[in-house]
Amino acid sequence: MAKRGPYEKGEAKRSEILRAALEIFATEGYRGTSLRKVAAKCNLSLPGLMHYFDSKEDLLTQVLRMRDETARIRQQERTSPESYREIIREGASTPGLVELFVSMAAAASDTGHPAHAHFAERYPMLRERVAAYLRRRIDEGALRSDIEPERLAVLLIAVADGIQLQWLIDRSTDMEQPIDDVLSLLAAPPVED
Amino acid sequence: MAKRGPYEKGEAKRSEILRAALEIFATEGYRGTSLRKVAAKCNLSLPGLMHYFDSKEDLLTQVLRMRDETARIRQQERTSPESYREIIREGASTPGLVELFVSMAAAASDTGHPAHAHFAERYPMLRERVAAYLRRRIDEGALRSDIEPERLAVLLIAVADGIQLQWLIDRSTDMEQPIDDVLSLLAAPPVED
DNA sequence: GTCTATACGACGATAGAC
DNA sequence: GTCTATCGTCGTATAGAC
Repeated sequence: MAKRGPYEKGEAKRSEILRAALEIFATEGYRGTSLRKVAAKCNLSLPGLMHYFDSKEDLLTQVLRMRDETARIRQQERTSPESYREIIREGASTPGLVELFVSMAAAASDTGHPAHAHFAERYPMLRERVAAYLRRRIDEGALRSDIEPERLAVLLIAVADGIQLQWLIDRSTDMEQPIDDVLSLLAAPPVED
Repeated sequence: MAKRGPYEKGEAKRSEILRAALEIFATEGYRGTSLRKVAAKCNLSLPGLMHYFDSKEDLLTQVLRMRDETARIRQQERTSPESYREIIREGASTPGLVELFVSMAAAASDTGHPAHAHFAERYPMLRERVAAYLRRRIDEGALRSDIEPERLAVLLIAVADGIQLQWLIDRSTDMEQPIDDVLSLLAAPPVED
């Protein structure tokens, strides 16, 4: 079973390509990674590779999609209630992949870019997840509630994305501290009765 | 006066090129802006343009430098004490230029990239300026002081950079609200005497 | 120093044979 | 589904006119 017509082998090859591309990005960075290198790693010619994707941008978009998906699954398996760090920053701490994410986000500002739809869906979804977490903490009385969770979610995601830029330039930057700082600023003031 | 040898004309042409490049980025975006287009806009051949710059990356870096410089000067002229918005986000709200900034920051993660030095100097300088502002507000008793200004500066810059990513995808994103929110979170709690 | 002409290699993309 | 061959464009390098 699991052999439905022509999709069986093609899908396997497709994800092999995506995994190969991800590995090359992680190793050699975003710049200087050509499709020919990726193709070579899969024992394929460039057109052979392009048979599976519409364009380079399409391939990169699907690499990003795959990464997001695995990160999402991995954190669903997690049971720790204090995994907000994982919720917010996707666990991306490999320079080449952070570079990929940032570069793609910039390129996706164009509505016509294949990754635009991905980011356009991703951010509201992320926002909702973070807001849900915040709402939970507020209900527990752990966080102050004078700013709406949705607005705070935008803020927290901005912190998580933005600290990556600083980290790309200076790797000694602590990527968790700013997020912790925001959350400590959000901590409900002790009730003075 | 102001004619010291061969530099007179060359420097003029150099900044004409930078201004032309900036305008094309602003108009047509970061992607799809080739050096040949920039050269054509300056009535120059490509090699003629490259006489002034070591490489494309070098040119882009100087475009960024120029932008930062003019933004810095403009805000020094400003006297309003409440111009923290200008202090933090450099007034960049043109999609193509934000895209340029973000893409360059990503590329500059490589130590060998010409823009690396620029960002490596820029962030600590920015941090210092923001920290100075925060320290002033703390001394005035307007802000709480339980987190060091330098750490808060990292946080505020992250917010400013990060919100740009969300704005690139969704132009209706309010880029000032998250910064205002952080600052309101930082507001000194009213003294309950 | 300023600039043109020409050429090179690598890239992403496409056409068409097998 | 995968190839060879080819295309146009990119950034870059060099030679040489003025």
